[in-house]
Amino acid sequence: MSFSNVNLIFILFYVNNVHFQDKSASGEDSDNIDWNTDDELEIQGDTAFSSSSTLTTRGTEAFASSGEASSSSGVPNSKLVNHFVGMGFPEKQVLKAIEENGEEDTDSILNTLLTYSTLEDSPPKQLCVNSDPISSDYEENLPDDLSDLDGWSENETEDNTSSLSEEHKNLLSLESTGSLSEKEKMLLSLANMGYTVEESSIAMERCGPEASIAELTDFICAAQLSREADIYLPDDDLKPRYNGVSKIKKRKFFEICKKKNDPETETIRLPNPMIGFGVPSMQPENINRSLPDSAIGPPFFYYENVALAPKGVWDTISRFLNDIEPEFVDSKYFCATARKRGYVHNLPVQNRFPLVPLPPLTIQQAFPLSKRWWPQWDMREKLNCIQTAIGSAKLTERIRNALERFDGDPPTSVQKFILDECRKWNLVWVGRNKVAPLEPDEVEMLLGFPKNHTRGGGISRTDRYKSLGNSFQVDTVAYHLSVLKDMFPSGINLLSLFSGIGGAEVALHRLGIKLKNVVSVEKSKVNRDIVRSWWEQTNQTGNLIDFEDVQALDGDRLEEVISYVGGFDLIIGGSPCNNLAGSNRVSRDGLEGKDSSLFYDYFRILDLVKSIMSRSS
DNA sequence: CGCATTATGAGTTGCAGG
DNA sequence: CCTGCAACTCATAATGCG
Repeated sequence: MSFSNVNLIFILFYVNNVHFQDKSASGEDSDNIDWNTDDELEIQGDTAFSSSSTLTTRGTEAFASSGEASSSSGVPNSKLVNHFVGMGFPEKQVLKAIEENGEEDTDSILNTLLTYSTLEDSPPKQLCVNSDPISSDYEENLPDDLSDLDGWSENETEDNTSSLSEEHKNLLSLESTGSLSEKEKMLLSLANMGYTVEESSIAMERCGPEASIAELTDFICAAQLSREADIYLPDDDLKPRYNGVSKIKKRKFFEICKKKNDPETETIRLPNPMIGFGVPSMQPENINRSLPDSAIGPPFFYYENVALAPKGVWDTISRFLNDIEPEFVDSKYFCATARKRGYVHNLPVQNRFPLVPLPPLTIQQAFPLSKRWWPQWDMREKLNCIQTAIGSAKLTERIRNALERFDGDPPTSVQKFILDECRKWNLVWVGRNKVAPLEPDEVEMLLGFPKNHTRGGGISRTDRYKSLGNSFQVDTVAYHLSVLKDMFPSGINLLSLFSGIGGAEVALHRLGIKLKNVVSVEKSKVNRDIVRSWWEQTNQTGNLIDFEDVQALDGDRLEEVISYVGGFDLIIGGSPCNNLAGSNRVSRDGLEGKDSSLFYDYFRILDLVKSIMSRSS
């Protein structure tokens, strides 16, 4: 009786929800569709912006010392060499870069050196100490080679060792014989993470023999940052004073290492309740949000990852992202499922507004049909975090068998067992004594995506769960991004890293923020297909450009992309969490894990974009 | 090989109660 | 302060099947 009313309301609500999206899309597609734009400007994969080297901004800032001595002889200008060595580059790489680019074009030399340090997993030659001149010919193909690498779940077996440096291979062979010293083990760990043996050695030397992996990677990444900052340093006064800059940077490295060693600085605590700088129904007592000058946009940026990461991870993330205090929010304040996440961003936190229509806030509102089967002793109102795997049929069968031995309510011990399992696997009641995992379309609804967002296009059911489990909760993210609407009435240019199934794009679109140019970087092809399919179905008038590999997005390509779209207004991304998440029993290795270390690429790209944009403005 | 199915704890936090 | 307990977690790998 009252059920039918509730159901009807829900159905109306949900139809309205879907209709809302269609309406917002169809309202702007009537007269200004440019059928050719998308196809012509669409860029698939990494090769479109490849080594064409047609940058117009290049070569305008040559150093004074590089003007003379065009040096037809083979001896490089020692002043020039010292300049780059003073910035922290190994001399061997500097000599090689000069050899390849000549002494005239210092920007190209720097870009080559930057490529060495940012594209690391890479082909053999770049670290071969005894490389012959011929090997440099093949340097041209480096980015394209990288773009052919597929998937990030590769295991490092014999198949891949052919692409490793000689030093790396030596370490691997020594490892198999079990004759590695502590220092060599550390080197191997860093090499497996994609750092060069050379820069790892330097880091170990400077950070001391007892430095942890985290400290060493911090150091290496800080060194990379420093080099990039040197290259794009807008302050011309500092550029000629090589030694001065080098000293400043060196001190900065030590500060980072030192800070890391001090356990007192690892004091980031999760708020209780986990409402960040506020949710629609609640505000913290006092919001003291003060951004350091270095964090002020443009561009705005927004980084996301799991809140319950291993100790020290958020301290490191915060330290790399301008020391901004992370905003920890549980999505249970936005929808019917929990999702504890940390967000580091430089957006204003005043005058936020939620997406409409408001999603159901309880299980009962989200799944009215289940109320009929929901036992009185199951008091859950919110679901737990949606993950990438679902409960097994065997488990639901065990639960059903356990319940059918009783007429009425089971004893409390059985209740506790069932409730524990239901909470662990997010099971809902779908029949008498019957529980079941959520369906993919139900997950889509809970996370704020359009129904069937991930359906079709050749994606398997298993992969739908995986992609959804790795995604944003759209309402939560949209609440934070809502402040952009008034600031950018004509729309934004978006750089979306680790896009997944497009949570950021969907959030902005649902907010009514026009997407002018979207550069989306996502490893998984099915996910890229999902986003493009959504893009076309919502009749977007902007351009969607997608890339596959964040690690292949170097300074050159970013310059090309930025000059093409004219700068980014927002850089958004949640880097891989699988090495941080508690569900991982196998490889919860922290921020230096195989996939989660891609956080440093978010940082690298953010820093590069800021440098490029501040230089060109 | 793609896909579905299944089993596989630890790390961290919060809280009650000494 | 401490201890014990409860709760929760954007997952991985092995297996089998068509």
